[in-house]
Amino acid sequence: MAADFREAVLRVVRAVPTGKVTTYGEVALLAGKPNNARQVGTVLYGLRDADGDVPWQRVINASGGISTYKVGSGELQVALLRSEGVEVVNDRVDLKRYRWLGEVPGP
DNA sequence: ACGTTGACGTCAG
DNA sequence: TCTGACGCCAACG
Repeated sequence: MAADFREAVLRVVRAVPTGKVTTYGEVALLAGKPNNARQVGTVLYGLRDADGDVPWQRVINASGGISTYKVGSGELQVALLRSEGVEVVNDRVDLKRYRWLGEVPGP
């Protein structure tokens, strides 16, 4: 199989429902590589318009914080999350409440 | 080939 | 709660 990690990541992120969020670590886990949370970020960093159906804004770090401030799209991410009903207080999301416990989407 | 970088995570202080 | 150190591993120059 192509087993392309990138494809696996995109597939998982696309499965995150509106109004919910998940973490890089969770995505990495569901994508089959538990210790590649960092690479999840690398993949999402390279998203283009062609991948416009990927809700990357629903992916945050394990602390519920916005990691995208480092690449300049933090404000955008916060705006997108709020627009779909996710509360963002002090650049932080309450994981207890919005965390999505994902299931691996079948083929 | 190789050292550096980094949309991360966990642990110690 | 916050900071710094360390581990991880693919991408980059």
